[in-house]
Amino acid sequence: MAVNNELFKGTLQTIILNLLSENEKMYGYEITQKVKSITQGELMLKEGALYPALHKLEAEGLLETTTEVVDNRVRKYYSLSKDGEKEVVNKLQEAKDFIAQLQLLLNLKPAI
Amino acid sequence: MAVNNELFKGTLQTIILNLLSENEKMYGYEITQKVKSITQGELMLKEGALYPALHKLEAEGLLETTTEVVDNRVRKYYSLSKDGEKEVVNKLQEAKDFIAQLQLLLNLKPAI
DNA sequence: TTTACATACATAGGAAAATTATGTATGTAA
DNA sequence: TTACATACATAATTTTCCTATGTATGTAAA
Repeated sequence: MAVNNELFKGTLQTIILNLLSENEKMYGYEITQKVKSITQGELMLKEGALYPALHKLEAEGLLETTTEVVDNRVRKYYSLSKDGEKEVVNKLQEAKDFIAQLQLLLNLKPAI
Repeated sequence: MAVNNELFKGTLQTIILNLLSENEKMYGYEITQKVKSITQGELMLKEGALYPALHKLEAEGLLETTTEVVDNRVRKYYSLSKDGEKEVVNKLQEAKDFIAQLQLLLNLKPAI
């Protein structure tokens, strides 16, 4: 019963930034599990998509990292930088506009 | 004030099919103008995206075409095939699910 | 004990979709 | 005659994501 992942193209950065705006710090695997639980298993965030996206956001200065070792396993924690905190506001507004426009285009405006 | 087109990736087929489910028949340029007017100029559908998408949907048997000459210009009208009529229902449901999941992931659930 | 699965990171190769740029052609308004 | 609108189309490139693969540890089941 998974959703059509095709439609989520372009939304990954916004999803990551928003999760980090709510959670102080998160590591990659944790993000995949969070997305899975929020969508009740419908959206499976793939590692091949997540890690490159995290690296890109870090390279752009939107994310900062710290590394911890837990149970002999390395965890790389990501958190929003100052710039990241600003950008997440923009991204969320863009997402709101996008949803509104898409609902207009598809006649999906929820009944008042 | 255009929206971030990045987010619309993956939604083009659904938008086209839905417009054709509401309009009997439309030609390419008309679709670009319709999208522009519905979104009040925020989403500009590019020809380089639209025409390949139309050709693909036709190749998949979801669209049928007829050609007319108006004012010495050729117009290629597209309309939904039987399969297209079925597929638009699926695509719209997928879009609804997508929006619901995205709102969940971004905490954008409209207040009740 | 060894197999499978979960945790945790990462990257290479390829596919799909869109953008940019370009091309053809006609009609109209400045 | 220049610019813009109408109307189609495609080639080259970019972006984004998925699939597949790789490394490594811990735990539960068979």
